[in-house]
Amino acid sequence: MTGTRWLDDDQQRAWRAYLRMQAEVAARLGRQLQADSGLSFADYGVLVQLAEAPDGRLRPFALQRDLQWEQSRLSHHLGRMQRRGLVDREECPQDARGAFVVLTAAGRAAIEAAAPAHVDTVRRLVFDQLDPDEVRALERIATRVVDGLNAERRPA
Amino acid sequence: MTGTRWLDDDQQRAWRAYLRMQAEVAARLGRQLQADSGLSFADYGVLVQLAEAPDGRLRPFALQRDLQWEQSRLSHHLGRMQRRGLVDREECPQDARGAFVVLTAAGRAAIEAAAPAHVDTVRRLVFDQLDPDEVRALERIATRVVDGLNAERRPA
DNA sequence: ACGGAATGAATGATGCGTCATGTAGGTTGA
DNA sequence: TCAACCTACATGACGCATCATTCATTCCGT
Repeated sequence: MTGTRWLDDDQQRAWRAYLRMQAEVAARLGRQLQADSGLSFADYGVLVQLAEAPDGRLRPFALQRDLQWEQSRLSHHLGRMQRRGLVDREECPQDARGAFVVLTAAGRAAIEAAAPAHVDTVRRLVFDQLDPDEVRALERIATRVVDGLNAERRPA
Repeated sequence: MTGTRWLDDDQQRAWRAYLRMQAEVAARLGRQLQADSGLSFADYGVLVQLAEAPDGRLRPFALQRDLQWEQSRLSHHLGRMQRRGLVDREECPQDARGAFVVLTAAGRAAIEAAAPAHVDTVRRLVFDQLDPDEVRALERIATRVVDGLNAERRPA
């Protein structure tokens, strides 16, 4: 190979703009959630999944699959959320290795209280800035990139 | 107000796809950098800025402006990078409160060694999946969102 | 039936990010 | 000129993310 293939100008600009958007949007959303509800963005993700699940109960490995988190991250995070009373752990009769994570009443109250302001922030920061074509383009771009990652992960 | 305005279906799908792309791309890039060069993505950003600066020297507040980091994050991070020998701190004669951060020889070597594989990973994960129109759309979307944030930060 | 491999999950160490706060030095205006 | 204020930067505490490791249980081939 005769040298590194760098990004061309369009790619360079797109990448820097993306990085800035990504960092700022994440920071804003995190701060808004923390300030208004005392939840982190990570907490929010966990609570959403549990709230959507029947009985607010999920096996950790299912949660892991949905969130695409590292197993140990999830385990640590659930531990902290449990200490704060947002979730609880139960034993799993079907598989003695396993466990259940269940949403507590406080956890459900927290997500229900947090959701409106959070959604509103997402819309204000992101979707109010984009026309419908751009929204579809964003989905298309993100889907393509994610599909590319998955193709790499498990080669044909 | 009569209730929360949720996201419509297009927005919902775009948002979930974006979140997944964001998380996965960041994770992959971080792991690649760490594995191949022992640098974090944050390290990489700092080193790029310093390498582009004359004499590899910058005032911390300038670095902060470029990276859009919190001041204390930068301070902590520079401390860790200094311990690892990637950067050094010098006093600033013009302003006794201030300081300079300077790229060490090891720091310059690290960024030069890391860049090719990193850029290659960015291209492989992102730009190889997108056609030129999508690249331009990504830049446009990101720019719009960032501009929206800035407009909020300092209202007219 | 049993030994090895795979699975579900927890833990300790360590680096990262934020908040609140501290401190020294500069700037401004009455 | 000097008090009030602002700016540049550092620090301690604490929650978060990752890696490596560990452990119990289940699965599976022989």
